[in-house]
Amino acid sequence: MTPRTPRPRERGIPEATVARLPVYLRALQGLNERGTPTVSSEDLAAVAGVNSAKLRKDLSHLGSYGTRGVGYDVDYLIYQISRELGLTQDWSVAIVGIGNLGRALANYGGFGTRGFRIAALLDADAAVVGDRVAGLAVRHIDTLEDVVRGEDVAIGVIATPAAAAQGVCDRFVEAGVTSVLNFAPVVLNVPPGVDVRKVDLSIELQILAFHEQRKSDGHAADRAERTGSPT
Amino acid sequence: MTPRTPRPRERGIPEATVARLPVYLRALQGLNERGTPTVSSEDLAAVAGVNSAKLRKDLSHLGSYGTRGVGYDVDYLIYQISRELGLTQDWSVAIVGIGNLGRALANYGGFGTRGFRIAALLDADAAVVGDRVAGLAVRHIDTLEDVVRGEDVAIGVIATPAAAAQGVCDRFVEAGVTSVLNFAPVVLNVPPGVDVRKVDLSIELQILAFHEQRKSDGHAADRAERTGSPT
DNA sequence: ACGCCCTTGTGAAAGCACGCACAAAGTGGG
DNA sequence: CCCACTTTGTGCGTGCTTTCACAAGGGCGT
Repeated sequence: MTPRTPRPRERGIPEATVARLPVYLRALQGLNERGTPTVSSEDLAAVAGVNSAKLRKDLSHLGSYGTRGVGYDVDYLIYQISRELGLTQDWSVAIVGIGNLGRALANYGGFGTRGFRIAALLDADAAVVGDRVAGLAVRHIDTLEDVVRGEDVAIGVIATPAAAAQGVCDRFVEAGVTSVLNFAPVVLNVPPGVDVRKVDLSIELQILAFHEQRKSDGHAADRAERTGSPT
Repeated sequence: MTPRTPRPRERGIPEATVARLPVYLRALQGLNERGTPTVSSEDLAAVAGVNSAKLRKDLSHLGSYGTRGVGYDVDYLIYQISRELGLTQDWSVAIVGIGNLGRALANYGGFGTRGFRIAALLDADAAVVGDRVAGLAVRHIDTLEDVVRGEDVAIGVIATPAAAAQGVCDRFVEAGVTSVLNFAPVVLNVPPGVDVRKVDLSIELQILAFHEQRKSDGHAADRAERTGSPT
């Protein structure tokens, strides 16, 4: 039985690598638009803002698509990364919560690059339902299940207030959505098999504040140590 | 080096921990609003969506603020985490790019929780300058340097089109900003000492698409293998 | 005052991720 | 045809993260 299973590229790509592939892809598309036919790991790494060894290792997880002494063919690599990320097919996306953020997302044309299609915009507010945003009419949240099933929505985007997020998420999951992108500042609870990624402005700001504080009081002031360590 | 650094709580908090502190903080504030006086690591971990051992280790980096047999005092822990994150002081934030996204950010009232103050909204488009958004008048981008110095802006938020992002970033840095939150889909280049965090919709979607693809073709169809691996 | 029970704080182990440095592999010139 | 040069792909050491498992510590009932 298959004497040698020459699995040069095992079906297990590290999560850290997956998170960087979109960055490489975008960098490559930029090079492509400028007519660059091939690129070395060194150059691509510079554009993508990573270490070249890391880039090579990341790409090696997809297979051996480079040519030693030359570099990588830009077009081919774009294709390979796109395929690996699942962008050679279109994914239907539904956005719930058409407030400021929801509108911004809907108008964020060309979702990165093709690969995604906004199937529907949903909101609970009757005053918003019917509005045309980014060429689509906003539908009532009650149609969520119909939309998900009818449009074969794979990815649900939650841009509602925090209080409504879990409820919307539950309905998405119940209707068969298995990937959720959450912009609401809450930790969503989902059953196994459902992926959730979150984008959270205040968390990012707080992380920056932490480092900023380090820089200012780094060694200078305070050390207030009112932490209760009287020693 | 120095295999035994008996410094119980060195002033070096792991980055992974820093990234989770805001989540704990939010969870604690939720408990606080519901009047919960104390919470065990087990319960808090459940609300925050993490493993309880991880939570305890994270908190241990700040000091020993728990009581064995009881748990953590919610108020006290909120205070300690806030202080560690630098939220006991207010940070001035300037937002550049008052399009759909910029408006959404500006209106995202109570940035998570206090600790941040929107010092100014800036845009390059004369048609937008002068608009009132979230109670502030949009100012022209040319005033960026004045705003940063005058309002002592510590954190710059970039919500411009990709093409303008690096230029705005350079101006921020030049004016003395050392923390940048970037929503534009480009890799920003900054000198050492400046922190950049990015929030990128399309990257998140692409990561979800990757996993989604794994689920669908996981074991079922295709195995198209047009990857050019003829065994 | 004593002892039981609960929960924290933390060694230690396992797993990942990163980056160096180099052998392998392919190109182009002579 | 051979050699020198370029760049990929990767083995390996290092450090960070996560998780387990448990001793130490503290409260509460009797």
